[in-house]
Amino acid sequence: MGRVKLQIKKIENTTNRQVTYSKRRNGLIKKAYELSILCDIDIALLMFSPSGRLSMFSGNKRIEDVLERYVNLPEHERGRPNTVVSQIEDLQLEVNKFRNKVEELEKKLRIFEGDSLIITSVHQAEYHEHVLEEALNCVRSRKEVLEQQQDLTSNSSTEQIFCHMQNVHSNGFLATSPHHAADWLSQRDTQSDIFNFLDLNGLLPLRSLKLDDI
Amino acid sequence: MGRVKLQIKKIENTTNRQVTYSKRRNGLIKKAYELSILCDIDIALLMFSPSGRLSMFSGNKRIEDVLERYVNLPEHERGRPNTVVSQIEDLQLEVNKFRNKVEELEKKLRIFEGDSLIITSVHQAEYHEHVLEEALNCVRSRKEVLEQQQDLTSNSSTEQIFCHMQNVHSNGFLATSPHHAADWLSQRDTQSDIFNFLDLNGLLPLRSLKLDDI
DNA sequence: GCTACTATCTATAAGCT
DNA sequence: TAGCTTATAGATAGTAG
Repeated sequence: MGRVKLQIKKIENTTNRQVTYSKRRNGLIKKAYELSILCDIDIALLMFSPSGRLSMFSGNKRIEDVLERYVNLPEHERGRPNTVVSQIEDLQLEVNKFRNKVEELEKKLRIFEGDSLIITSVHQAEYHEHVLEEALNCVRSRKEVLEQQQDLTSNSSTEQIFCHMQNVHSNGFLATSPHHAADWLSQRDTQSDIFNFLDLNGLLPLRSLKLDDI
Repeated sequence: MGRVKLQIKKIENTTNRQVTYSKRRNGLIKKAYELSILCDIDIALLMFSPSGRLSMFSGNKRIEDVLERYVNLPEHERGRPNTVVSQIEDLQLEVNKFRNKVEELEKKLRIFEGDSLIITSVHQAEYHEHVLEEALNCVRSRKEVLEQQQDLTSNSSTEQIFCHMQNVHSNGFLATSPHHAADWLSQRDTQSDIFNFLDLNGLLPLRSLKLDDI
């Protein structure tokens, strides 16, 4: 629709391409406008000019509303997977995962914080008793060490304490003695295996400490 | 461009509107196609027919890529806030919140599961000792009850146990005695207040049991 | 909802300012 | 770079199937 018939292929002359873009973009927007009024429809038109500038059109609705209507369409009506929606769904799944994790951890904590009613068998009770006794031993040993430190205020060396239940490392330990640290690491893996075994077989009422997180 | 000039206003005749939509939609898509080729640009066109069916066009890029290019534009270039992006950001924040919560709970659990090194003062140690002792008392009382139940296999009544640290209710209790349940609830609020007070003032080394969650 | 026809209206390519 | 002009290609309203 001009003086000559135009081949539909990329216009190589940059200036010409820009001019044609400008003219046809306006024509397209005009047609989109007419369609939206005549037929009373939702429409969204996005164009990026050869130089990257955005032009857009939407009818009575905001362009976001039209895009939202599009992304909320079931996949078979849209004809393609929706990356934005699936990203949101992935995040929602992650939120749910964490929500469950928090619930699980709070349930575990309840045992220690006084609610013994979730124990339903003597066997379970004995296990919890054992775990609590060990933890108590650790805390009492720790208290002794701290009391000694309090008394000997001039002593600046770092004290170490190992619990009966599991040898807990300190960062200080690792920092000052790489060699001992290696010993600890190999030992740690064995301990870790034991705990994982107990845990997987339901012998630990509470999931064993995740050593890797320390 | 037809036998008569058409007023640009909604076509009231439904059939006519549908027909016009169909024709003009094709025309619009053709023009969009030509523009995308001639000027080598990104373009996205979304239309919902009067009956709600989606038609769309995009050039060489997938329509999602064009929409993504749009939503990733800085707000001042887009001219409006981006609801999709902010929804994703909100979810990301929630994930982070939960991640922190999990970390916090795991840290608390560590105390009980043997790692006493996070205790740094005698005062703290005494508090943890006290909490563990109370929990141990609860578990031991619970064990006794369960042992009795094991012995009296013919006894079908539900046994109740209350810990020293906090009176924990059981679902059985609430189910069989609404009146006592009310007593418990009023008592529970007081307990809750005490624990919240202790917790807020740093007197509890571990966040008190969330009673509302029971 | 789609195709075909065709008179008529519209968009626009090229050229000019 | 942006508008204007104009000849012409293209789109489409009305109609029928």
